Amino acid sequence: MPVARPDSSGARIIAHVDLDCFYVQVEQRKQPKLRGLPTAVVQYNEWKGGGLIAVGYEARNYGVKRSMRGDEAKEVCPQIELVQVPVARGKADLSSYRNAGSEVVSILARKGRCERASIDEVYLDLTDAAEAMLAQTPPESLDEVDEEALKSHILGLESKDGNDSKATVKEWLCRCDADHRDKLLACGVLIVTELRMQVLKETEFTCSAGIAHNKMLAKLASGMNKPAQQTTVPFSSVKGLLDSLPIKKMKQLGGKLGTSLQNELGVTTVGDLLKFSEDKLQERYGFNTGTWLWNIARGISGEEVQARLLPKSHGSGKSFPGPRALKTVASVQHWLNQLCEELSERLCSDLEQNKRIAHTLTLHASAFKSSDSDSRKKFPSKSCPLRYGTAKIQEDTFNLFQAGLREFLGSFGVKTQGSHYSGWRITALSVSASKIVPVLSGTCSITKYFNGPDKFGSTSEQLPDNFIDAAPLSPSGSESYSTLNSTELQNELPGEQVWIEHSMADLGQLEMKANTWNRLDPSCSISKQTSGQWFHSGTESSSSLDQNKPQNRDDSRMRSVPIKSNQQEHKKSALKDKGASSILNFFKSGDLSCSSGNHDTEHAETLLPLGDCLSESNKKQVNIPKERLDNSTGDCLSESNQNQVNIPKERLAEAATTSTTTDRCGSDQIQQRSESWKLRIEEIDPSVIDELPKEIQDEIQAWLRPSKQPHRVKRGFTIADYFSPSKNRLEQ
DNA sequence: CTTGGCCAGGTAA
DNA sequence: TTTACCTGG
Ligand SMILES: Nc1ccn([C@H]2C[C@H](O)[C@@H](COP(=O)(O)OP(=O)(O)OP(=O)(O)O)O2)c(=O)n1
Repeated sequence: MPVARPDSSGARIIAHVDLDCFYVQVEQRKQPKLRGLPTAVVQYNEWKGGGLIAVGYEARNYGVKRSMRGDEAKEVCPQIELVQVPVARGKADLSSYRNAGSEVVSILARKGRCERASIDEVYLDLTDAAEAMLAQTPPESLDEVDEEALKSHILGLESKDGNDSKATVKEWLCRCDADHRDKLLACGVLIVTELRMQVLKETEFTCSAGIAHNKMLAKLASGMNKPAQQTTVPFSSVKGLLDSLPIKKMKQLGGKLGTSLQNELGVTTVGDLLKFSEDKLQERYGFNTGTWLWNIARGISGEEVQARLLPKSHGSGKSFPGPRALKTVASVQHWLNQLCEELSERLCSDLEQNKRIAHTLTLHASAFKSSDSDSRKKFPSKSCPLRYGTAKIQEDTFNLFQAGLREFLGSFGVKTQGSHYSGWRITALSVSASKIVPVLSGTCSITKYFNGPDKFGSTSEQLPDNFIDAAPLSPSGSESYSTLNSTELQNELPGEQVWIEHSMADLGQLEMKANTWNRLDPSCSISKQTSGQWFHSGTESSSSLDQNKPQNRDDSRMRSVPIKSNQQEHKKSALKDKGASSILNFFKSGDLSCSSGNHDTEHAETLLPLGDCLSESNKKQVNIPKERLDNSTGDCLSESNQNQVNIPKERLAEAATTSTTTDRCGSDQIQQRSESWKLRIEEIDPSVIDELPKEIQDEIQAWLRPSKQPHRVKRGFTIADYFSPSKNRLEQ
């Protein structure tokens, strides 16, 4: 359910950017002869020509629709070019699209806080950039406006033929008697024009964009004029827009909730919602959703653009429809192994390129019972701590499946296990990795100790942007914004036969640089090659706390609800996941043993396929600009701050003085990094701590102290916890 | 279950 | 916390 959040006061400038028929563009770039031809991307063309998942604009003119079969598309448009989704391990492989999406994100993140909303969409908070432009080079001062910007659409701007003429647009953009909001919006239009041109120049992809004062309106705007166009929604045209907007067109109302609004309340347009009181909406749809509905009817949406460039989870799945449903444990295991291989590969890339580790492994399956016809029981999802290494993931996943199967079958159906008549059918399997956090960061003494005293000077290497700045696309091509220099790594891989050694070298970079690890485990011999790049300064963490602050731009019209804090969850997960997913245990466990040989080589097969990840050549390099996140506004969300026990206070103070000159990384990354501190600390074997210098022991104790305090405030509460007496009664 | 597949993010209990 | 469900690309 949507949750209302405080709207900002002083107008924000928010953009939503959406690539046009994205997968089709990716395939047309790969195969330029397809440009201009009616084209669609299809997966699995064996059966009825496969299913379309993306349709180019030329083909749309023939009535070709997504979710048509390839055969249907051919009927409607015989000359259509159908490009198949790549297949690997017997399943669709979406990596080329993920990588292309990353290219775009790295460009769009240049002018303000950027949130990856999907594989081909981002939100941008351009408020600061727009304010800066307005102060320095306001549109009204320009002699000439870029031709491309003049093609913008300004909702509500009356012009002949319903077509915004360039002269009219220029006049609107450069009006000196416009109010502040509209002037900022005009700046946003110019900035987004530049960004879109840059995307086209660097990636050959066209995109469409919406520019407005919040995410909801920006998203609506981006869809108004496609492809390769942009639209802005001035404040003055919001009411008119929502009054006539069909309720189901609003994000989050395209499903059951929207249908219920239509059927139960007789609502047809978003504007119709204005007729209902907040109480009434809450009564019917719950507290949070009621408030959210009340707000969106008025064009109010205070949701912040989250600074997050990377996905929060990775998943790999496959369905087995109809006659292909899996009937035996062996076939299930085979497919789970394939899915786990892919997942492990992607986790490996994420680790290498983004220095992130996932902590939770989850198995989802769909099943039915062939015997007892309509037992409506669902196959239960199961999760467990994630242990790195393909074989570990496969083993753990299979155990999750077996646990789920036992539960699914319940007390009966057990008799026929080995035979053909298993009594159950699996129609879908998927395995995913979540709770992904950056591996250690910071400039504390423990880090310096591990790094050696001389590694970091005052260069940009220790600045926060180091984490995601200047990122080459990874050699494996997976999503990455890290600093890891891929060409260096490739140079480390002269021949195939040494890939295991080099994998081990790469693994050695995990968490501890080589000499660090040697201190903790003398049996391990590791290359020091790129170790200096593993650690990041503490100022990045602290300074970017800034981004979590509400911007004191609250809209007084807005009805707000308490915001749930996630900090508590982070603490708990840090405590609970202790063990299996720890990097230290990761190294200590046999399957990722170091090369110097104490460990059995039977584990070789379980090594992460880092060699594979590195084997492909790097084609393009796209950098993230240094000024990327320079637009944060000051202090930190009180909610976050109060539970942000992981970062020592003195470093917060230190950061406050340096934050204006340093680049910032995303607040989500900050949060995650803070958690990773905690994980590190709590996962470190006490006996290891004892061997460290006194200075470091003290620091560790200092870190641990706040997290061991009892909760000061009840956080992480839900609205129900807070307001529902029935729930409390239930618990007695 | 009986072919729209393969994801990803979010809320609620 | 994990799990179910919803919504979207
Ligand atoms: N049910 C869906 C919807 C989308 N996609 C993929 C393919 C699309 O190319 C990409 C982006 O989705 P969009 O909804 O943005 O649609 P397109 O980019 O294809 O077209 P448009 O130009 O209308 O945005 O996500 C998918 O695999 N399955």
